[in-house]
Amino acid sequence: MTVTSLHDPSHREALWELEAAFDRGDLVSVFGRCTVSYEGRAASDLGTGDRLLLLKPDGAALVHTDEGRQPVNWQPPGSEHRAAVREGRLRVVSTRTTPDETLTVRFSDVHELSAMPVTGGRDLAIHGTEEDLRTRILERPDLIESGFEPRETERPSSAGPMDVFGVDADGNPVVVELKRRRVGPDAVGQLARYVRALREELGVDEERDDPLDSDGDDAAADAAEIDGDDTAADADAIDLEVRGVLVAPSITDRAAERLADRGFDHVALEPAPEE
Amino acid sequence: MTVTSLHDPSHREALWELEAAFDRGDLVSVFGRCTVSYEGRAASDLGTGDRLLLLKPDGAALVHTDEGRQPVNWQPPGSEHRAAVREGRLRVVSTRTTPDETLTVRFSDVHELSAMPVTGGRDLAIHGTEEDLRTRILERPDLIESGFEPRETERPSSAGPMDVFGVDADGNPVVVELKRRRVGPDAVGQLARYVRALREELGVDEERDDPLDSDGDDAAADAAEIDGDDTAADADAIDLEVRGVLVAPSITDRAAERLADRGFDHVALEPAPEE
DNA sequence: TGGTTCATCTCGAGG
DNA sequence: CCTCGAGGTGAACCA
Repeated sequence: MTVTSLHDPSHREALWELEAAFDRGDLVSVFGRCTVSYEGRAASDLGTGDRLLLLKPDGAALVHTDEGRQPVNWQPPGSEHRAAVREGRLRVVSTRTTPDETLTVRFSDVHELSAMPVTGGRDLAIHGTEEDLRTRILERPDLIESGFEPRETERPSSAGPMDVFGVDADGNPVVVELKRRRVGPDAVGQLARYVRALREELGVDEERDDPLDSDGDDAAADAAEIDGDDTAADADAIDLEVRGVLVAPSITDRAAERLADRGFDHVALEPAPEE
Repeated sequence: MTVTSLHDPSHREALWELEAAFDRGDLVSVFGRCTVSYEGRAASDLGTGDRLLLLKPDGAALVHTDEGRQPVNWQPPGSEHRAAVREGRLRVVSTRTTPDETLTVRFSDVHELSAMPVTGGRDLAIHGTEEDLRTRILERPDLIESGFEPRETERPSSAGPMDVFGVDADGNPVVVELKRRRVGPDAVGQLARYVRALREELGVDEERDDPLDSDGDDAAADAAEIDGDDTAADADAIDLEVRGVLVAPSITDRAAERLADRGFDHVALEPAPEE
């Protein structure tokens, strides 16, 4: 474990160490007084100030100030770092293509430069994700509703893959959209696209009336069908209906409105059982 | 400008310097062998490895490996950092509330610890944003279409503020949604919500048929009206129609389909004139 | 490569 | 505080 660190190096010294560190594949941190400019998907300029520049061996570059989780400027992994001394300043340039982007950091003073060999240990085990939520539902489908049977996950459709596809107790197709946390109206739109795609695919025309303008009376009909015994299922067998279920811990008021408009249901569920 | 740097400090030395740096409001970087665990909105664990921990005076904490633009673990600004020596390890804990989240980094070895006073220079001037796109359109409304007149920006609606609201040459209300880069179907959904909200607000029932199911014949009618001379505008004056225009450099095929379904238009435009 | 969606998204504005 | 939408979103996955 060899950490190289230079205090107030000259630009020449800093340049040497930078290039040596690039060759070693070290993670480099440069702290100093600098300006930053970016040109690519957008363009930006940042005036003089003391900032920390991180240069990763995978090509990522991060400029951090004293505030914020996000770097004030950056370059994505896959970029190429180069350094030079120009006009009395240490210039670090990070470039990449597709899209063409360039980040330029010009140091008038380097206060400290460190090179660190960062090895392994990148395997992060994370829990409480949307995937956990899906697993939970597949193991206990009754959490959606009594009689629900999952049939497929990531089922393809013309609107993209739906999270969970299944059937309810009456045999109606059910599209389930999963969200690991509280959601807004966008999630309802997403669910609606899947339902719509499936209706088209199955040839369910929903008697041509507007699913957007439906006031929930379809949902009421569903409830009646579910509550009623299946002996009543005479002509309904052909006239099946595609239902939409949004699973999320909670939803915003606007999302609830849109859900009701579409005649969809909300099931309150967390990615993991509450402790 | 006083940068403090410790090479292979003892845990006690590191602890002292950490707390002094917290008091000074310095940006602290700790490079060493550690494990990381997080518990909050989700939960995660990261095994032993050499990583760089950044602790910002605003409460942000970042754990970086040798790869990726993103920190492998982090804590947002507003958190509180604390350090202690426990069980022969240097333990750094960063906590915050709403939501309750805790990041714990346990160092078995500290290879290097630096404390840096990062001052000012956070004002980033960025160009090529959606705001630039709006400015460009307000200065040259004909870029949308001939005869377009912007009336309001950020016009409120029940679906949220629409980017630009105006009228076309025939007096039809036009909702313009701006995107600074290539967009997918979600943007069409957003535009549709604004148009729908405006139709409801203006009492334009669109003869009760489904805007989702419209196959673009409305758009054809529009074109006829625009192309035709206005002498033909007899009964149309009362029956005005709310139009939707999506402004973006380009759109995906699926987005184009959804645009056509709704009878909306796409205008190809960049945030800034191409050089 | 592009298309689509998730994310401990982050961040800022507005009610 | 919540809600909403932008972002140089980033990152994963799949066709």
